[in-house]
Amino acid sequence: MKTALPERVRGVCCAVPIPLERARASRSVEILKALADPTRLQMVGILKGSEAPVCICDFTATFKLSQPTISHHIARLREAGLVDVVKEGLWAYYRLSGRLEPKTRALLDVLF
Amino acid sequence: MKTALPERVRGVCCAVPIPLERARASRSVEILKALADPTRLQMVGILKGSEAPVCICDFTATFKLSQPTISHHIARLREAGLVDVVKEGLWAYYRLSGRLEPKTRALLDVLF
DNA sequence: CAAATACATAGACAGATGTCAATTCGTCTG
DNA sequence: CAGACGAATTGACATCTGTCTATGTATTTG
Repeated sequence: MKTALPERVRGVCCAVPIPLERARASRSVEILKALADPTRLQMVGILKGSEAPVCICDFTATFKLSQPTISHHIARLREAGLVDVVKEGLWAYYRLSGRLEPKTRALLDVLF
Repeated sequence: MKTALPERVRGVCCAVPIPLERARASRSVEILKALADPTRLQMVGILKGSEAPVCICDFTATFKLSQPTISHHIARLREAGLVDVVKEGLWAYYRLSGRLEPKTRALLDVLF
């Protein structure tokens, strides 16, 4: 089928309305950036699929990465508001944040 | 309410199964990276909301960025397989790819 | 054909990102 | 308290990213 291309006049370009309000776009980008890494994406998937909070040390055992790198990735997820931490003695347990925006939950439902 | 934390034994950590197959995770990250920029996210939103293909020159008029930067962003979307280009004379028209995976469509439905 | 127009490419550069080794900080336990 | 252990922080480094200016490539039109 032929695509209907709009008529154009040389030298005349028109700004189009942007669909997302600035703050909303900003928040979306924050979340997308946090998820846009293989390790962090899998981490979030693990947390989404896990009833109980997951210990950081199990993440360290899961991925072929150094402990500081795991710690760094988890920190990024925390900064984006995607996960909560519960510290108990030596251990730090993480879980999906309980205050995820519905849109964010929907996003995770699509991804996993 | 009290969170039920798993029992732990010192020195014993367990790898957990990762939820996404490597190839699938890889593709998801590719898409997330492509969307994880305010300009590109708005571009995709515009294309999603537009019946007819959109001319690059209108994007150049829409965002406060140089023409090569717009070109660069659109190229990133193209490399991620999110958009198709139709060239007609001087102009280049872009639209959402016609072969988006259903999951990708669902992702965009959540975002916009 | 020459000038103008739309777009892409190349090169440069500052800042962000992913990774690691080394260190520090807290907490438990002998 | 001293050592061991889990986790976070720091500093370093290579790579990636977003942006720009300058240049190149097609295409249209006078």
